[in-house]
Amino acid sequence: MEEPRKRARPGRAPAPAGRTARPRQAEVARLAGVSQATVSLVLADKRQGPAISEETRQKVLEAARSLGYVPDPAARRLAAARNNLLGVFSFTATFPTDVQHSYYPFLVGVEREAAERGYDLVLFTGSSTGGAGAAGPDALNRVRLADGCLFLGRHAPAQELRRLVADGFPVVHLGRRDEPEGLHWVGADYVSAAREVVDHLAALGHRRMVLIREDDEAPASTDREQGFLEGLEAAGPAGGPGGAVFRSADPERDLTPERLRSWLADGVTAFVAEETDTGAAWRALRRAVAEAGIDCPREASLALLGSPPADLADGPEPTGFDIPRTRLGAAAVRMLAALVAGEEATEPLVACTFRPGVTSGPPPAIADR
Amino acid sequence: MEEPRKRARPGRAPAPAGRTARPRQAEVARLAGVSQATVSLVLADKRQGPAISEETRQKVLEAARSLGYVPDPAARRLAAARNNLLGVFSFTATFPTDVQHSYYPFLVGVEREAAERGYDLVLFTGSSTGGAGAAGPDALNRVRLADGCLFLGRHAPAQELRRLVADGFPVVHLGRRDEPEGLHWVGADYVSAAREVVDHLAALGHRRMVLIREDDEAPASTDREQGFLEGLEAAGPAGGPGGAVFRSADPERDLTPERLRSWLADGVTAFVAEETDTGAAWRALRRAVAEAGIDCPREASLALLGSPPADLADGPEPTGFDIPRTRLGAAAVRMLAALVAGEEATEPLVACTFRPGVTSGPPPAIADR
DNA sequence: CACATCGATTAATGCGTATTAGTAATGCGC
DNA sequence: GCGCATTACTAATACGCATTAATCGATGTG
Repeated sequence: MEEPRKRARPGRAPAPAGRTARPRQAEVARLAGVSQATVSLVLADKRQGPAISEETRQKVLEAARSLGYVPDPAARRLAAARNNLLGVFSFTATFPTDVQHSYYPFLVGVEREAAERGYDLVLFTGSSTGGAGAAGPDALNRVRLADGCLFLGRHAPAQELRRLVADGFPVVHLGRRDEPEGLHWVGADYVSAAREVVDHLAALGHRRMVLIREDDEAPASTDREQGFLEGLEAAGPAGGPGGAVFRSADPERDLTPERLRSWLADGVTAFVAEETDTGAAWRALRRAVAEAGIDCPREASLALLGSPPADLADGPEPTGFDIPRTRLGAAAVRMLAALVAGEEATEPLVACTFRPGVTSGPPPAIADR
Repeated sequence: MEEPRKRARPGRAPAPAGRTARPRQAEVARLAGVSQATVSLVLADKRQGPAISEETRQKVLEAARSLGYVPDPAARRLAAARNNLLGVFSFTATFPTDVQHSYYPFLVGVEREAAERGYDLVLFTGSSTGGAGAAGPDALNRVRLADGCLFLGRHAPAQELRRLVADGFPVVHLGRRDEPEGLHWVGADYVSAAREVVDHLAALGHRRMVLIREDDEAPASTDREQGFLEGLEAAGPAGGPGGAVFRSADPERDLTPERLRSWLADGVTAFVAEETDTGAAWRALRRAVAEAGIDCPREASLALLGSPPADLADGPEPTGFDIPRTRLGAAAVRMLAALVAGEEATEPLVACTFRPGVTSGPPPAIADR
């Protein structure tokens, strides 16, 4: 039996040996007179695992310091089978030229929470117009380089998402979303927030109110309606049906001053608008109130289930709530971190912040008394 | 001679095997019926090196696609190749709560240019308040995971930067910086921009002007002064020294209305203020002009070498220039990409955008003529 | 027909670190 | 003085990918 001849070694070409390379654990080990494994153990500083004598520890630390050793993050992550990277994917540019439309408030929370947990962030842009990282159907696959990925915006294609989820890749969608079965998400608790607003109005004395909403089946809409109705019910009956929901595909056309007056005549004292992308409901409500010549906090109270659109931001601060975008970002990272760690998903709902505002007050019947 | 008994294998503990792990090249190889090496070759898609038959290539690509294979960045990097990842490091939060102080305008350009070139972005946050990714002296070192890294803000510690640069790691600093020898940077061309402003004033007929600046040795300040002086010289002599530089550690205190009047009496017709973090020079100038009762475009022209501070943004638009932050971000990525590719650094200076504004006009001597 | 050529593919590395089985040395109890 | 536990380390992996020498076939060549 012949010993197989030692083959020439393939593999890496020798390093150009030009610069002084960074020291490796092996060099630290040589200097300290121990093995590379020992160096690794000392520098890892774990509680568990083999014990290390104080003397050896000091020798190693001293050697590492004198050589200026710094661990190679790539090797470290390779060996640990983790990247400590969380992906952030937005189908549109993460940084659009127009700051208004950006995910900025979310990113504030995302960054903070990720840093807190020792994760770095990889930004993926689905909209990359071309370039090497082409936006083919496997664009979403690139995110697998992270340990898990956060999705912003409604535009992530369900098909690709489904695949990621099916493969057990940790995915969290920022914003409630039921589309791909089993997709994890975090979102604002619109039910509670809407209800809180109604509670506030009820506490002021309002008993009959109308919700103005667009014709939309998005959870963000139906949740608000549910909270509205719950709040009304809790306020208790006070002469007939407490409230109504006015639903229109085009509130700016359908919500006329006449209709408002008719509601007032029916004993309605407060109007609540949902917030949408366009802000149509609130804008329609404001305009109708103005055209009908209704004095806002005095003759009728108004509330907005969300924040006013940019063009109405300068007006009187509406009673309502703010969406806690920064906290949502943080919550999404928390959940994602949990999934990456193989734990259960954390609480998906984040509470909104109630905003008293100046568009609500006691109903006229009480105020005039 | 006894064959040494085969030892049990140490090394890694078996994976928890719960989720479907990310596919490796080995799995792609198995599915395609080839070796891992072949997969690597196909996916590398190099011109040189062993040839691969078209048939095999297709098999491999198909297998890779169907498994959703994505290379592990850490492994890639460790094997001395590249990642297609560019790092972005900011010592303070990249997304501060206060949008005003954010790097947003830069990031717009960074993201766009990176996407264009097929790079993804990794955000390294140096400011982790003390989480797992603690901000030890090696916090900066994490960036080595990427192929190169962009640094934002003046706070990156020179010591650590020096190390990266010395090790030949591609680094680009956004904003001119000479501190660690050999550091690459991109910055706005303040010399040309300042000169352009002076040229504009000179073209209107101004011959004597004063530059108001703070007592600062930063390149951003001295460059502006240089451009100012160059512009004056080019405008040619027109009765004695064309201009002066007024330098003060506290312009708001030292720039009095009396001094302004004295300059006017000396034939000075235009005042130029540098832009700084605080905006002190411009603010002082505006106030002194107002207090002296000088009619701005008529009796004296004003110019600002930069953009007005936020609190003066609503005032009349000053003649001057804008710092092209978005283009700076893009230029930084271009340079970084060049360095990563082993090429020479690209042009570090980016031209500013001249802003005509409404605070300058012909000098009174001409206007009254 | 033996042999050099060329093309396609694979085996066998290396990168730098983390992990763990194994080993040598020492202490302890009876 | 022998077994056994403990302590302090080290040897030998594995991680996933890129690289390159070697190999195996299929063609030409002399």
